[in-house]
Order: sequence, then structure tokens, then C-alpha cells
Amino acid sequence: MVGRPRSEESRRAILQAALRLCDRDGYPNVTLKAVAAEAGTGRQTLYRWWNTKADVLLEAMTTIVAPGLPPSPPDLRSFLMDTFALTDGVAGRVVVGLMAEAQSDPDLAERLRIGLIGPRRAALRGVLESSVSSHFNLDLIVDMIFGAMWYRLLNRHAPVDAALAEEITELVEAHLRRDTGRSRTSPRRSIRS
Amino acid sequence: MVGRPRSEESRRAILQAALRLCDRDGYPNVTLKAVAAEAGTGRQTLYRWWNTKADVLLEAMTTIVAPGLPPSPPDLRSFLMDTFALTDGVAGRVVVGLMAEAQSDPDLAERLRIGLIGPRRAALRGVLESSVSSHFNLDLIVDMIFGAMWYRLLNRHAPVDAALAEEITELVEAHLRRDTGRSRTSPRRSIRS
Amino acid sequence: MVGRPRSEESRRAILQAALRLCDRDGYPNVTLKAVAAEAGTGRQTLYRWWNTKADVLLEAMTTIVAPGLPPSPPDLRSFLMDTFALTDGVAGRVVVGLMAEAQSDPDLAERLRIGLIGPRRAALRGVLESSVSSHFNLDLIVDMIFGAMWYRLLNRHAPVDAALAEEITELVEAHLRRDTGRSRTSPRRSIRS
Amino acid sequence: MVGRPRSEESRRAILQAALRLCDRDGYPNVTLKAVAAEAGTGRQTLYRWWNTKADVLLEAMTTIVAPGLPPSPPDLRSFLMDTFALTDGVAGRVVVGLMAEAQSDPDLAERLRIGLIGPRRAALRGVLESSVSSHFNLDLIVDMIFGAMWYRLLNRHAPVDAALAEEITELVEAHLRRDTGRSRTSPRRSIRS
DNA sequence: CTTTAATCGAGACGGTACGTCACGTCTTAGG
DNA sequence: CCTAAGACGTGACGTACCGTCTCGATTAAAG
Repeated sequence: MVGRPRSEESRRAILQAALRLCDRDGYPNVTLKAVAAEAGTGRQTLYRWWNTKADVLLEAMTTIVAPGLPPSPPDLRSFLMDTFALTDGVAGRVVVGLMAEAQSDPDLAERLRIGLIGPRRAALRGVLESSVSSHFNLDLIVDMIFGAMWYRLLNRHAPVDAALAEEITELVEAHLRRDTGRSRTSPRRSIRS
Repeated sequence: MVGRPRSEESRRAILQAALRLCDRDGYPNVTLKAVAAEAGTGRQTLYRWWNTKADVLLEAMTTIVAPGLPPSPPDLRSFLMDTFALTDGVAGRVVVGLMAEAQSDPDLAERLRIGLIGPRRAALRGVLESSVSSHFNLDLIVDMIFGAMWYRLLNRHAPVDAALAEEITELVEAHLRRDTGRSRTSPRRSIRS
Repeated sequence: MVGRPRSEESRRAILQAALRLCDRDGYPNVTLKAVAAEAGTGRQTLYRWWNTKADVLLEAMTTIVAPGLPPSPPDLRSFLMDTFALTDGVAGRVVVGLMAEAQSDPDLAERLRIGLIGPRRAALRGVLESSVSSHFNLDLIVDMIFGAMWYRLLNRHAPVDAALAEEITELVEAHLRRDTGRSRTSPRRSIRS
Repeated sequence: MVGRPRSEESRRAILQAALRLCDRDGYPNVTLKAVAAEAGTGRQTLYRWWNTKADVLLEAMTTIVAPGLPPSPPDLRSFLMDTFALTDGVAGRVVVGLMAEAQSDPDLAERLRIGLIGPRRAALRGVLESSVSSHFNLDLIVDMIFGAMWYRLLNRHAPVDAALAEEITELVEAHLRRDTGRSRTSPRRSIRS
């Protein structure tokens, strides 16, 4: 026997309510109780399909927000512009909240790396491969670029905006360009995700 | 009249209990109730002097952990070595937890910037000033170096260790050195903290 | 939609736990926390349905204890015997505690008068009407009979027992009887509850 | 060594503050903390000389309020008039609060009986002895008269005023007078305080 | 065209941390 | 040695959210 099928309507209502509340109250102040109420759904419906707040918002990120990312951006400048633009809104708050929660939830941490962070790292690395000298440890460059972004997202001492994208692009192209690379840095080592 | 003086013993017991529980259970799983119990003090004593968990741990960082920082490190390599070494332990977990909490507490965010993050930024900038060409926007370099550190602390795709310090130092000295600087990057802009 | 129905089991467990603790520790020493623990229920379940300790015990009195009262006692002697018998146990402690609390809670005071005290006054008055001369102010007689009971319950200088019932009955029947009434007392005035 | 003598000023300030707060907030809402603050005295000073709230108010009653009682009232009517008049004010609230507290404090109960209730019972008994036939159990009559008073003080279904004094006096004089007493009531039994 | 079964909303359940309040004790400096 | 001031450890308060558990009602495939 099969029973009543899952309501797609409830699913989307819950994901969108979660994002809406994250935007309004901030990730840590969102409760699943409030999400259910905001979505106009029962609480058990929520717990039947997700286990935690992080589960809900991770799915919301990958099914609602992520599709808005640039598919295959041509150059570093556009890649950073598009990426940074996305951080200015719910997506930024959510992803920072998820990252914070992952600090004490190893399982969530891994799903974050695999589902969200890793793919973006790979994408940036792909963009860099065509413009940065192979003498450099690309993973380190990726760390420093996305690191600057995360650092500013968290500490808010400066915005993550087009100007940052521009500055980073100029720095990379002026000093790490394929033809200008005279690196004495050590050979790259393998890195997770 | 004066009344009974504040118990320095209780104060230190609470700060150390908070750090201990952070180490054991992770920042978000620490409760003030448990801190009071672990410290062997009354709960009211805790609320008398601090308002939130973040308050307690921020003071713990600045009065117990921070004094362990290098006073005036000579060069970039040692500076990063010392700094990164500190992140491997309670300090890392705490500071990440504080940063996460600051996302929805603007007041805490500012105190973090002023008391913890800003001074470290200034210190790194000071070190860079003597070795990096003035053509570069030093704030951006600081963002990228500390950014890489934060990024790895949060995402844990790679360790924040001596090797990272070494790689960053080599990259900076090889390509951004004072005498080799032929930057075409845009002029620096002012940046908060 | 309806939701999960209220648990009758929890309700009775709480009421009985409240009475049990009142009996053991005395009304003022009962805490709602202890009631919940004794009843094996959550604390919130208690607060969901009652606001105060007095609320709980008032309901316990009217739904558990009161049904044990004599339905329609034939004569004054039996009425007093039955009534006084009830005061020797939890009921006495509870009702005294409620009365004490009502001194600073006008709302509780009114509910006490309407739900507990008033009906007993009416019942006693009914019994007296058939045996006491209409020359007397029955409300005053009620005050003096129940007053003696309350006075002894509170001050404990003498027991509220069958002997008291006997003495009062004799006094009333010897001197206030319908046919012997030659009262010169003033006409009755109306009295609340 | 003798040290500093006890401050009589503080003592009176505390007693009066306790009465004032009882009047304003009701006995159960008075806290010793508030009494000390109201009296402008330290909290320890209070605890040094009294153990409980009841202690303070019992002393306040016996040293401040009681002296206002009629010394040797001539007849039942004046005795009741004077007595009832006193219940309309702080004294009523305090004595009811003490009585309530005594329900779970046997020691306080006894001090109440000895220091406050017993003497008044004896006084009323003395008045009755000269006007009521010796055939009656005077303790029962005392119980019924003071009982009516307490009952009304607590339940507030009717005032404790001059009218009540008048009605009781008339009832007693009309039906229990020395020369009219043809009582068939049982012989008196001994009664505590 | 009725079962049958899993879903839906609603909402009560036993827990637990929250931040506040009053308790009664203690530890200061000052009279 | 008493006084005021006030911090101390304790424990109940009433609130909020947790994740689980019943409910009656709904929905669709299987019999």
C-alpha cells in the first residue's frame, strides 16, 4: 500500500518560510516551530522529512538559492562578481549560519563541504587554472580568495562587493599570471574537498 | 559603605569553566547553567557580571587566552606560526563560536572587532608594512591571509598549521616584496577596523 | 483540525500530586515544580492548564475532595458531623492554605467564595431554616457556627470533631429552636455569598 | 569587650517598615529584603535579631499595635466594638498573614496562641463570665464569637464592624443571659489556650 | 467503490535552559 | 561588636523551544 503522497506544496512552503525567517531574524534565531507556523504547516510534517534546522536550510540553499549561481563563468572577474553578489542577501546569512552550526556537527560539516563549499572551490580553481601560473599552489590561492570573502562576511569590517572582486582580480592578474609566475613556493600538497 | 567585594576566585572559576566546556562540548552546546555548575558557583553570580554566554567567553579570551599571544613578533613567518598555533585548541573553537554568534548580535560583533579581530589585523598589517611594497593595498593582503586562516578554521578542508604559515610567507615574499612590487592594482581604500 | 487531546491522566496525576504534597509538606511549602515532578509530568503541562498553585488546588478541592461531601444531610447534627470530619485531613490544610493565599489575591478570594465557601454556607443555612426560629438572623448563626470551625482549624486550640458538632447542635436546639425563639435581635441584613 | 550597642532606632525602623509594607502589599508579598530597604537598614541587621518575617511582624504586633487594645473593657458590647475596630487596618492583614503562616510553622503557631490569640480569648471569656449563665460552655461561646470575626476577616463575605458587634451582643444577652440560662448543654471540657 | 495506509493540520506531551527574584549567609569598611 | 552595603550559593519562578506523540481529516492506489 502506498498511502497519501508527500505534499510538494508543503515542502516548498517550508523551505521558503525557513529562508524568509532567516532573512528576517537571522539564522540562530530561527526555530523549526516558527518555520512550521510561517509555512502554515504542521510541526510533524517538518520533522518527518528533515531532522534539524540545518537540514532544512541546506536543502533550501541547494534547491532554491544555488540554481541562481553562474553556470560556467568565463573569467575570474565575472566569477567573483557573480559569487560576491550572491552573498549580499539571505544566502550570505544562511551559509554563515550553517557554517557556524557545522562547527559542532561534523556530519553537517561534511555535507556542507560536499554540497556547497567544495563545488565552489572546484569552480574557482577551474577559473584560476587558465590564468594562474602552474608554479603556484592553486589550493592556497583559492583559500586566500574565498578566505577574504568569508572573513569579510563574518567580521563585516568591509563589504563583499564588486570592488573586492576587482581588487582581487587585479592582484592575481598582475602578480600571479601564467607568464609572470616566477614562484619559489613549495609544490602543492593535496587538500580535502 | 562598601559591601562585600567581588570574588576574584569565582570570576576566574567561571571563565575557566566556560573555556573548559567549550573545549569539551563545543561553543553552541555550552549553557550558562552548565558553566555555573562546572565553576561551582551560583547561577546568579554569573548573571550579575555578564549578560550572555558570548560576554563570558569574550572576557575569557581577552584575559586568559590573549595574553598568550606573541608580543611583538619580528617577521611574517614567526607571526603566522605563532598565530596559527593558537588556533589549534580551545581558542579556535571559542573564536569561531563568537564569530557565529556575532552574526545575529551587532553589539557583540563590534566588541569582537574592537577587542579581538582589529588588534590582530593591525598587528599583521604592521608586520607586512616592513616587507611588502607600498604599491599594494595592505588591507586586502591582510584580508587574504587571515581570510585563508578563518576559511580553513571554519570549513576544515585543510589545517591551519605551520605549513600554511610557510606557504603564505613564501608567496608574499616571492611576489609582493618591497623591491619586487610593480603593482598595477588600484589605490587602497579605507577599511573598518 | 483538532490536535492531540488533553491528557486526563496527567490532569488527575497533577491534582492528586498537589494534594499529596499539601498533605506532606503543608500548602505554603508546595511548589509547582515539585507538583510536576511528583505527578511525573512536564512543568509546562502544568502551566498550560493552571496559572497558580491556588488554581491547581482549588480544582483539586472541587473535583476530588468536594464530591465526598454529604449530598443532602437530614439534620444539623449529621451535617456538622460530616462537615467537620472532612476537615481532618488534606482538605483542612488545603482550604486553610487557599484562604490564606486569598488574602492577597482578590480574584482567588472570589472564586473561593463562589466555589467552596458559598455553597457550604447555603447548605448550612438550609439545614438551619428548618430548625431555627425565623426570628433569628440566620446568616449570623451560620457565621458563628462555621466561624467556630474555621477559628479552631486555624488556631488549633481545640479540635474540629464530633464533640464540637454535638455541642453546637445542643446549643442551637436548646436556645434557638423554632418554637422557643423569643428573639429581640435586630432584623437580618443581606450578606454576601 | 562589649562593642557597639544594638540600635533601638534600627529596631523601630524595621518594625514600622514591616507594618507599612504589609499594609501596602499584603503580608505574603512582603520580603525581608524589602523591609530592610524600606527601613534604610542592612539586611544582616535584620537577620541578626529576627529569624523570619513572622518573627518581625509578631514583634511589631505586640509592641506597636497591641498597646492600642482596650485595657479593661466594661461590657461585651464595648469589648467587641473596640476589638472589631482594630481589625480594620494593618492589624487585620498582619494577624491573618501570621495565622496563615502558622499553619506550616508549629513554633510560630504556639507563639501566636500564647502571645496574641490566648490573651484575647481570656479577655472575652472574662467579659462573658459576668453576663452569661454558668450553664454554658464559655469556651464554645468564645469560639463562636471570635470565630465569626475570623471567618469574616478571612472570607470577606461581610464586614467585621460595629453592626456585627451589636448583633452578637443582642443574641448573647437575649438568649444566653445569666438569669435566662436553662441550658441542657454538656459540661465544659478543658481547652488549650 | 470500498478498503488501506501514509500524509496532512493541529496541538498537547515530558524535557531542559533561559533570565529573574528572594532567600539566608558571608565579607568588607566604617562608627 | 554593630552597622550599611552588597556579593555569595541556592532554588523556584514563569517562558520558550525542543523533539515526540496523538488526534480527526485528507488523499490516492490497491483490492
